[in-house]
Amino acid sequence: MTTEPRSGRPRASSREVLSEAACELFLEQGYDATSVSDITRRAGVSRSSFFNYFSAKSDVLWSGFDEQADAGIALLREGTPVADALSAIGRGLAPDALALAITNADAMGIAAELDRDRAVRQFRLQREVASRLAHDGATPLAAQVRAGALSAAVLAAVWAWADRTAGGRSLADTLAEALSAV
Amino acid sequence: MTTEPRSGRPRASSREVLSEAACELFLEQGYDATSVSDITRRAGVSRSSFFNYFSAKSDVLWSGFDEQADAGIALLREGTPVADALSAIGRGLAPDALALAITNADAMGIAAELDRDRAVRQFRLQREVASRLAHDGATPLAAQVRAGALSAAVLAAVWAWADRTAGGRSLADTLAEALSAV
DNA sequence: CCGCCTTGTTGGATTGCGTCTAACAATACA
DNA sequence: TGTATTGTTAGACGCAATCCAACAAGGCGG
Repeated sequence: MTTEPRSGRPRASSREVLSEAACELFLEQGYDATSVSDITRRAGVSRSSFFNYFSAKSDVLWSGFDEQADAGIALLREGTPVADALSAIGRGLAPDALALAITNADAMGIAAELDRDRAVRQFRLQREVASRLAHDGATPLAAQVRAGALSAAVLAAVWAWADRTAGGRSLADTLAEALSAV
Repeated sequence: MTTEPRSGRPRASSREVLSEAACELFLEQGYDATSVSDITRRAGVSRSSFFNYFSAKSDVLWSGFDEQADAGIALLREGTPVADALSAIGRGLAPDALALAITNADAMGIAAELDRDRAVRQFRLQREVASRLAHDGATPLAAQVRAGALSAAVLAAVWAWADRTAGGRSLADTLAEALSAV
């Protein structure tokens, strides 16, 4: 996806490696008790490097989702129908650190943090969707409301999928159902 | 509202005083450039005291809204109809630090912070409303979606009201319109 | 083989939030 | 005049996040 550079020093780590190290530690010690230094120490890089990969400690769980959200938002801005763009977010999503954090939120002591970050992601989607709906002629207020429903549907579907206490339906199906509920 | 204690040292400040000091400084220097120490210095109390009044720097803008949200959530839990409980949030809201921050977001350099905090408040409402809707028999997914629309309506109405570039309609009217759009 | 460019890593310093604790101050009340 | 209660304060602490200058490691053209 992102173009590979032709020269320069090769990376000593990756988002995936750091993400896995972080998840292990979160399960062992909890989120709060795990410092960024802990994560980088286990991953074998320096603390400074962490912020070359993520912009914040909490982002370590969300980089997969954020990539898909970025793609979906790009589609939105290009004019793709709203429902299609939002479905695309779910299509590209794989079980990763986020899904693991959702199912093990209690063990990680991460519920509050997860709520906060989920809220931020949902609102980001809402803003983009509302902008699109308003551009398509909706009242500003109505656009916000409808966008609120749509973005809530996306995040709720992700949660239902990750935290599959009930039979493991696919994310695409769950997302389709959630969007159709709008 | 909250019962006054009969004994003990009287408070040396108040949320309002701190909130006003903070707003002044945010307008003068911007949000990021204003430290908690700056706020308490202007308000004439020590830095330690700040956290007796607010649990975080950003809460200095939201205490008015949070009070109303708490009241609305309490109504929700008591069984008040959802639309009534949400309308009540708007009924008790006065033009305060939050409204000022919304209209002067650029001058304060506070847009990102405001987005974050708005997202958190909206999601808190969404959770409570969804819980109520699910309790009333809705599918979990459908409850989340509808709650997403309703909570988005509340926050959108507050924004439209605070940022009254258009004719100054009352918050109650704006909120009623937003809720009816669901 | 040698400089050069580019990208990435590293350590160290800095700032400020948020937490905590122990000591102290001011009030009501018995 | 004590005593309980409530609030204030200074100080220290841990940690997230930013910034910077120095260094490392690759490709590439001479």
